[in-house]
Amino acid sequence: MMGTDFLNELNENQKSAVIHYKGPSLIVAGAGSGKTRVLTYRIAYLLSLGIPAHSVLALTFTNKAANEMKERVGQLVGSDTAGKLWMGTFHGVFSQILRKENEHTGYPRNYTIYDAQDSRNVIKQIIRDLQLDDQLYKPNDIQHRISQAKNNLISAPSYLANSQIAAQDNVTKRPRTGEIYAMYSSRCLKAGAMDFDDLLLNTNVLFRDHPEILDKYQQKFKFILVDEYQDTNYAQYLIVKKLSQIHHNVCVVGDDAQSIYSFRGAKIENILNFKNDYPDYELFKLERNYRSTRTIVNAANSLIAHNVSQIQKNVFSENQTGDLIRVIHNQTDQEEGFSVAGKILDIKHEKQKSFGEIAVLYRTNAQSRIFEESFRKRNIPYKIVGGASFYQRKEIKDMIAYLRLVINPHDDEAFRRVINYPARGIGDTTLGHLIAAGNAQDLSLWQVASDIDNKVPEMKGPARLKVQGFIRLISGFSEQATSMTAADLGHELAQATGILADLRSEHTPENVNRLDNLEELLNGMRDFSEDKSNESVLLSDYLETISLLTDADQDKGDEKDKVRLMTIHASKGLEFNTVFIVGLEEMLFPSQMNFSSIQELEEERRLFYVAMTRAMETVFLSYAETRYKWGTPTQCTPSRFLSEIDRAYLEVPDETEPEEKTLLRPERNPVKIRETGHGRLIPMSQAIQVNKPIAAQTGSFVPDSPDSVKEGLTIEHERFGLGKVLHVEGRFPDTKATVEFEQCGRKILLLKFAKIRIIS
DNA sequence: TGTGCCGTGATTTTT
DNA sequence: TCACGGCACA
Repeated sequence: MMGTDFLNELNENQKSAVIHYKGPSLIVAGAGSGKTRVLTYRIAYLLSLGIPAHSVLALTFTNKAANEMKERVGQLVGSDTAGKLWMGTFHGVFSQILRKENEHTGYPRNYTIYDAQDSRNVIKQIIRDLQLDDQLYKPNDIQHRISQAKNNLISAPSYLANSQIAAQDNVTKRPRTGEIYAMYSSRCLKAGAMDFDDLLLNTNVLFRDHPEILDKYQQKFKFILVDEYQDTNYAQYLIVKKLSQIHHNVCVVGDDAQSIYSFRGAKIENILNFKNDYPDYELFKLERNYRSTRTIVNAANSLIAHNVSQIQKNVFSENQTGDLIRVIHNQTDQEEGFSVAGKILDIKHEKQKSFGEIAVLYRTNAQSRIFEESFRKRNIPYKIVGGASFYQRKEIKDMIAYLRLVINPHDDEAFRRVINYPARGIGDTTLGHLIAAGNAQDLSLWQVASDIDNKVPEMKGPARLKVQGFIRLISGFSEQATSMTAADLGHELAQATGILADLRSEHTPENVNRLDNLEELLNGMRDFSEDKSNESVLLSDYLETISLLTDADQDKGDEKDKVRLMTIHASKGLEFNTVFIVGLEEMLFPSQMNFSSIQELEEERRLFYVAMTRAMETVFLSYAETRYKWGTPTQCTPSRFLSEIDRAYLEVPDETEPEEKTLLRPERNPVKIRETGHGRLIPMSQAIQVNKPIAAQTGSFVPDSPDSVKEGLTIEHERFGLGKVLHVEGRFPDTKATVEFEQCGRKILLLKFAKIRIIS
């Protein structure tokens, strides 16, 4: 048995969270409190007790987190042992199980995983096929609705059978959503494809319908650990609950204050209600923050205190007090770009910080541009983290579509993508014939294309020959898929399909870049095939790993010393010496989309909390008075979050004009029209568009006036659907209504923002 | 089969 | 403003 000396590296709370390994435990871990450390040590501790690695299941949300943990456990117990752990993302682990148990799922072992774009394409096509108006049936909305249904384990048949859901879809004027859902599911099944949500949904279906298989995994996983538990959705929650039913050794780690993914179906209630599911649970709180200065921790605490629903905890720091948080006031968004650039150069010189220790965090991706421009002008090296990832690029997606088709020829999305790329004379007409035949006969495109004589008799001559040539090309590779390594196959495929020739045919800078990317992909396949730790180096295994990868582009060496630009969402789990949080204006942060209910505002506030707690030493908060939105300069009010931070931790600019003394008590009403002039930098000639009340901005939805909302009425909310008003309180303009929505449950709405129509 | 123009719409997005 | 998708035309 290995030693447990490593326990000495933990504080008392961390240690007890590690060594109480039996039974259910909830570890509430504040920001920067050593959460990953506790998880890894707990796993190492389990192993030191002689518990076999293959009976430990550790689930994370990102590949990055999983890899990091794997590595750190490996350092403690050796990488051989660590390699035997079941450690990965929810999607990764259960996609493997679905492959292994494919006989019971109805899907092929080599099923494809559709990414978000694939599934949106399928939905678009269905909407077209049903001849529905895509203004009403917006593919994005439908996709989101289907996704939410799946996250809540509502399959297409139960969706169609549910009268409440039908009522909601009637309210939104989209009564055929269920039909689209059903067609979407059957098309995915026909193509042998699952989307991300299916991986979790089908795991639940598998466990529900096959108790013997559930039992097998219940027995197998004697210890289950879940990271970022506050971000689990219902489907994930239920998987964990079921799997832990026999041994009850489930340990979840999370921080309710950092739950920022409810728009993706995450249920903060999962962590808040842990005690209901596991009454005999032990609670551990990690409250000491090792990352940030006292000022930062206290300021963040004072902010998050404005949230009502949270687990009581006292996060504290024993680091230095540190500098006050500085607020930067700008006239315009352009000026914001310049002041941040200037401050970065100051910090670099005065505090001897490198660029790589500095991050700029914003609410929306669109904000990055202004910083890119100002950084370029001042020669500040920067790197945008997130955004369009490597695997989203056209040339990469094309290549991967070929790989997918070789492994699973029924993958219709891949088929459509590459049948005429590079151009081989198979145009829309030909493809249209294939699609029509496939839909009519309920066959995949591959099935009809490989038997044109019988399945598409109307297709003749050259088109027929071209399609047959394509089929031969792919099936030739399919036959070799189990005998060649992924790398060899990839290289030959890139040649034989003509992708390489196409990219080399024209020496535009764009093509050169694409060729580089393709080469990088092929190199990646080479690395994969030569990686000794892989059990198998076949193409199917390669695809499995990359289809669940997003931003695997880990920092390369030459990118170390660059300022990081990213959304706050992307910054979760990271830390930087100095953090700039920018665009702190009402309607931007908090986002105008999340204005109408207290719950949504609380999530925005948690987002701000996450942003602040990324910083070790220094935080800057910045906002602008006017900002270009959709091409027009828009008047902005400072974010309410600025005024929610305890003033004692803030340093506010003193060059303010009298009017700005009100900064920390901002006018809450964004409708306020500010007088221009006063010698401001904003030219009078520029038409300043003042934020209009939201009601006036929305198209078809005509809301009623908020003061007519009364208890007992049935109302319709633009996004939440139908609901009953339970309670109204407060005086205008802060009137709040508690509403029980049929779909979304109880919400507290701020009537001045909510888009509501009275039904009865 | 490829190009160019017009209209639209525009958060966040671990997988 | 800008980026993307759909459609019309050559």
